[in-house]
Amino acid sequence: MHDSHETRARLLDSAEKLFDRYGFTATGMDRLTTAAGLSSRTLYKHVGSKNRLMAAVLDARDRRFMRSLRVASVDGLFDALARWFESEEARGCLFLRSWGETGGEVPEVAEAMTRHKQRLAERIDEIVEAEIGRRDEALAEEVLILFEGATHAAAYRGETAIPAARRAARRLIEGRRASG
Amino acid sequence: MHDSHETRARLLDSAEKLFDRYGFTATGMDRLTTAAGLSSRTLYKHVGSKNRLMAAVLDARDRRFMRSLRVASVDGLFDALARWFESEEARGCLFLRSWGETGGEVPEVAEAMTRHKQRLAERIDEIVEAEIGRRDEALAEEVLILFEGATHAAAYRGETAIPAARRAARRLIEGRRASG
DNA sequence: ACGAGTGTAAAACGATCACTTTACATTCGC
DNA sequence: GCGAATGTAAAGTGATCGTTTTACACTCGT
Repeated sequence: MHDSHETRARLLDSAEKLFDRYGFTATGMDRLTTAAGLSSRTLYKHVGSKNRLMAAVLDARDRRFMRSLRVASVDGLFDALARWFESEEARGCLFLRSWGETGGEVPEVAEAMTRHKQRLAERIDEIVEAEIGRRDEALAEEVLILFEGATHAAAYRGETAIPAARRAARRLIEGRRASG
Repeated sequence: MHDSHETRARLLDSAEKLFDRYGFTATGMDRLTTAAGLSSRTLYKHVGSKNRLMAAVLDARDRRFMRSLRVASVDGLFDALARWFESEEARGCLFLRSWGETGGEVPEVAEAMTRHKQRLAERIDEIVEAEIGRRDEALAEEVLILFEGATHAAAYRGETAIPAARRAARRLIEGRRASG
C-alpha cells in the first residue's frame, strides 16, 4: 500500500493552506481532493468528514505552532511570531477564524480552538516566569493580549505590528522586574 | 409606501446579528430574508447582492462602533470596548472575520475592512495625543495592538481580557508621560 | 379609475454543496 | 494465482446556494 501516514500529512498540509487562504466554508471538497491528489472516497476514509478534516488540520497546526514557540523570553516569543509570518501570510488566527465561521457550533472545531488557546496561555505563563523569576498571571495575560493583537493587527498593518508588540511587552516586563 | 429607510435599517440590523453569530458564508439568503421580514425580491432591490449587503452591514457597524469610541483617554477607550461587549457577544472583529472568510477577494468587504481599521487607528492616535500632549505613533500602535488583542482574547477568555489590556495600556502611557 | 410604484409569495434558475455509491484497477500476503 | 485490501475515476445523492422571474395585491398622485 501507499504510505498512509504520508498521504494524510499531504492532505492536512494542502487543506490547511486552502482553509487559511479561502476560509473553511468557502473551500469545497472538490478543491480539497484536487489539492491533495486524492479521490473523495479515499479522503473520506482518512478523515470521515469535512468538520473532522478541519479539526485534524487545526490539531496539526497547533503542534507546529507550539513547536515554533519553544523560547525562553518575550523577545524570543515575538521573534518566533515574526518568523512564523515569514512563511505564512498573516490573516489572523486560523483557530479563531474557524471557530467563528462555524458559529462555535462544530464541537471538533470549538474544542481544537479551546485546546490551542489553553496551550498558548500556558506557554506564555512559562515564558513570563522565566523572564521575571516568578509566576505573574496578570502580566502573562497582558503579554498574551499583545501576542493576540500582533497576530491580528499584522493582517492589515503588515509586520510592523510585531516589533511594536515586542517593544510593548518588553516595557511591561521591565516594569515588573524592577518594581516587582 | 412603507418607510424605505426603516426597512433598510431593520434589514442591516438583523443581517448583522446573523453574520456575527453564524458567519457570512454559512448564513443563507433565506435566513436573511426571514429575519428581516422581507421577500427576496425586496431585499435584492435594497442591497443588490449578498456581498453588498455584507459591505452595508460593515459600514453601519463601523459608524456605530466609532460613535461608541468618542472618548478622550485610554481608560475611556477600553471602557467603551467593555460597554460594547455588554450588548454584543465577543467573537473577534467582524471586519477581519468577514475579510478572512471571503479570502480578501470581495472588494466591497475588503475596502470596508480597510476603511474601518484606518478610522480606528486614527481615533487611537487622537486619544494617545490627548493623553500625553503630543503625537506618538509608536505608542499609538502599541495601544492599537492591545485593543485588537483584547477584542480577540475576549472571545475565548471572557471579559477579563479587557481590564488587562486597559491596565497594560495605562502602564505604557504612564511610562511615556513621565520619561517623555 | 388608471398607470406607476412598491410590496408579497413562490416557483424556477443553474451551480455547487457535502457525501455516497458503483465499477474497476492495483498491490499485497499467503 | 487468489482473495482481501486499498486505491482511482466518475456518476449520483438530495439539499441548499445566490439570484431571477412570474404572477398577483395594494397604495399612491393625478
